Amino acid sequence: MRVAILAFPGCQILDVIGPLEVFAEVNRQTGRDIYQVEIVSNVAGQLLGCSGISLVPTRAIHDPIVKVDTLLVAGGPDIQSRLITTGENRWIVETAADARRYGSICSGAFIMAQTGLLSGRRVTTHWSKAENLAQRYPDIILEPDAIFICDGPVCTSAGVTAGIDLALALVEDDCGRDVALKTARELVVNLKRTGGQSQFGNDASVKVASSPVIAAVCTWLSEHLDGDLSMEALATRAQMSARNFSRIFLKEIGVTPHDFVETKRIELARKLITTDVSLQTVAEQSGFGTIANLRRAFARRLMTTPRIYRDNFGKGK
DNA sequence: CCTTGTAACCGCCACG
DNA sequence: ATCGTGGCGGTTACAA
Repeated sequence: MRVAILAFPGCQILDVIGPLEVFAEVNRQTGRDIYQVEIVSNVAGQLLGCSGISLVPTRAIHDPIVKVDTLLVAGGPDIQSRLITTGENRWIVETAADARRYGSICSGAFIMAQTGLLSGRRVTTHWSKAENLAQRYPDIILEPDAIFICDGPVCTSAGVTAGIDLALALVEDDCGRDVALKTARELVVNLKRTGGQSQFGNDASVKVASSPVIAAVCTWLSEHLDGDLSMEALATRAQMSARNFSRIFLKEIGVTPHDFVETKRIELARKLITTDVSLQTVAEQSGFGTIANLRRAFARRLMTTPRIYRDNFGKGK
């Protein structure tokens, strides 16, 4: 099976090499020539990546089109602002039409999106660029927390090393769990990593309300996260009925009051949990009250547990 | 795991 | 009539 990774100048080399090494490792593991991996570029000669390292592509898009089983487009720091040419568009569309599956790594989704091939598909990309992608292509069903997604023939992954996770999933589809597991072990990565990519992201941006009273409530609650932040309490503080507060808040901020409160609480809990205070203290100070509630909230928001989160991001591990 | 109480949310409608 | 408001009831998700 031919696997082609399309890369542009300024791409993140790891987007290209990560999946490529996974497929190559499968060949080594099985002693068979299951995958033929290729790097395809829009330019002839060397391909200069964003880190200053160059790759030598095996093929250029102006060469005759060959049948490809899997097509993946690599991303990079500036790839999301790159407009594709009609030639590039044609190459991608024609190659994808003949491929069993196609998709992108990281911000390569911005290239794929321009071809229209992601329309109506469930898709993910680098967490820091998810909002931008969703705004520019409203017909894409963006899942900003996923490490990778396969929706029909469309396979997309989160940033950079998530391309390795995606490639391993494709290998699992093709060759079974045993081969994928062996490959993952050889590369010293987890076959399935814990948590969604939102655990790596920044804290949610605080949207400023145009209404002073709503803004004041937001500021106040952010400083009293361990207190009673029920809708009724917040409505009282805003001197509104619960019904009206709920409605105005949603219109102003874009999320429901409870959703906003939980976001702020998660934000604080994430900070506290990387220190060495007890989980009980984290739960109390962030307003979840009990460790059980904290765990449930982490499961909902970050797809992980407080314990694992602390092990991954805490100090002194 | 299941059961049960409760809070949040939202559609609907009425009021001024 | 339009707009902002708030009460009620049903549904859902969640905490105990």
